Amino acid sequence: MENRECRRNYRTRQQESIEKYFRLNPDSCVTADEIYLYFMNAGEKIGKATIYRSLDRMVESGAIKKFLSGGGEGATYQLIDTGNGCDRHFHLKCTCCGEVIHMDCEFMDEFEQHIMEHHRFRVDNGRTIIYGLCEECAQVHSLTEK
Amino acid sequence: MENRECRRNYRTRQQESIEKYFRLNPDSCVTADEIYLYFMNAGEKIGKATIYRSLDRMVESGAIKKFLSGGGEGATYQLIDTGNGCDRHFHLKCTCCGEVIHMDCEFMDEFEQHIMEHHRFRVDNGRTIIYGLCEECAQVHSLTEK
DNA sequence: CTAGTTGCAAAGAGTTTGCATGGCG
DNA sequence: CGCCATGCAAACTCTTTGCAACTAG
Repeated sequence: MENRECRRNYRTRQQESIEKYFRLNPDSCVTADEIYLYFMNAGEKIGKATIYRSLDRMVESGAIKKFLSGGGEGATYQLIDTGNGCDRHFHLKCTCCGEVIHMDCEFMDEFEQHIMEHHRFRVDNGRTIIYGLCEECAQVHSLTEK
Repeated sequence: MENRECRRNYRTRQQESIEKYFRLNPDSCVTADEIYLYFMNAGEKIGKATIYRSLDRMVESGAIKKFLSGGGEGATYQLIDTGNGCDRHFHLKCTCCGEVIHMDCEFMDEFEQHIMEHHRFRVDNGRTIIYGLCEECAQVHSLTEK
């Protein structure tokens, strides 16, 4: 955890803005592009390359988490809130409407425990997305089922 | 299971070659590019667009499964062996070495049940991939953990 | 002053699409 | 013959890289 690298990290306006964005939106899963547009709309332009590089730095430092957004559209980034974070719970994503349910539930500890013990596999909650249908879409589907 | 669509699917050389490839390599997880190169090296050229379109068709028909390859480099495709029920069980994919564990386990019924009851969400086992680290990679990681 | 950071544009990887041609049924 | 499949190249999306200019420390 100590700085084993001599590399100094400068505090720049852009870097701080991005960090601040995550602090203000602790639950949002965003793509690099969404961050780009967010600042663009806010009148603060930050180059895309800068955003990618800043996010990389933050991922490396462990401040945020990067994961594949299921559909394959682009990676999404999310704050790792060690208090009550998305690094611990699972995400259920409806393949129909796209809704994402954050599943903060004790049962998942049991789930991980089971997989660890019986399948010798350490689940990465932050990266895993469980696909399926939310209640509403499931109803519609069951009617129009082909 | 009957042909409910009027859409005729022609049997073409390319389509058959790709299907045959999966039958001969039931366990391999391959990218579209790897399939392309495979046939290229075998002296049978198949256009990349054709490969993507064929794979799409096979995914849609449920013959194969499409995975996002953890690292985000490119999707991989794998045969769904209906005998072993890959459509029913979960898949654990190691984001480090790429290994895929087929998790055929009663516990998962409980898992689905829980999610259905408590989170009102119908899990799609065939589409869901659980990412994490297999035992070996987890050990290596814990040693080099920064 | 020095080294990390930024922005732009160009390069890359992976995938999709338009369109004319080819081939199954 | 009609219609789906194929091939090629161009288009597209997301991400990375090269390089000169900039700036925090």
